[in-house]
Amino acid sequence: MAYDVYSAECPARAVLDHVGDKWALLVLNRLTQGATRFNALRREISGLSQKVLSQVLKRLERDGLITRQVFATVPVTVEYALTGLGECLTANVGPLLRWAETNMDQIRAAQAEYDRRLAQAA
Amino acid sequence: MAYDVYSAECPARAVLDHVGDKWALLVLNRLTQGATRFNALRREISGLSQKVLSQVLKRLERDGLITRQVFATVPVTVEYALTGLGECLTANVGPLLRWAETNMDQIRAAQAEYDRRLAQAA
DNA sequence: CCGGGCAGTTTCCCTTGCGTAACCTGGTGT
DNA sequence: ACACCAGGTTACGCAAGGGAAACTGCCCGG
Repeated sequence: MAYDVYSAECPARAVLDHVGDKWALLVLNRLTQGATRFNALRREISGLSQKVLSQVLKRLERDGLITRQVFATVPVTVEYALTGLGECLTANVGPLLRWAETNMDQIRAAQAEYDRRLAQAA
Repeated sequence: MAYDVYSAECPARAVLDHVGDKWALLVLNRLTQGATRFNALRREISGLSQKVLSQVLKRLERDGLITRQVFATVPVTVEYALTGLGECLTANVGPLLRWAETNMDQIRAAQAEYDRRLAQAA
């Protein structure tokens, strides 16, 4: 293995900074359902502001994970879609999100238990 | 599916906040190699400060993803290990890190290409 | 007695993330 | 002429993130 994520100098750390981004994960995952327009993404991912969305999209495009295609419709529409590289990444992201949805209850229970014990100790 | 990560109100978003954390991902992944002591983690994950490590560990413990076991040795040693829930999560995290290490080169190339075009346009 | 290792906690402080909201461009309906 | 759509960019400002480094407490070896 040429790279080692445990090393601070490893460029893979930079990738991790992008992947370890809540919004990026959600955007990427949403794009697995097909090419999507800017405002559609904004509407569907609740809590995501215009500014942050445009930043995230720019970063993902720069990383070669998504493509930005402009259509000369009226008004102009812009579609974002996964590249091959992006698809290959989302194959790994999807399970993570599904895990989060599936194991929510156990985590909330663990948190409640932890907080209870902490309160008791104090 | 009871939960929907696209909704801002979904508690799974909270989980995503933890999962979408560079340091947490690295710590979790390191623990798949077995129980590890505090300073061992700190040394092995370069760039990770004491403060951040202790914060991350506390959060992961609260989430029920890792256990903290104190041994009455001299000096006292503390071992962190994955719980069943944690193991099940890392099963999804590992591929992500491996993906980052594997596809680094393609991403760097994409970034260089993007920056080149940007410079040309300006 | 001093330094050093373990396992943290705390303080300081600077950078960044991100929500809010206004503004911009360009074309279209009314 | 005016407002409105899409798709952004920019300015503002707070609050959280996280690095550096000092401090605690305990015990060991030299």
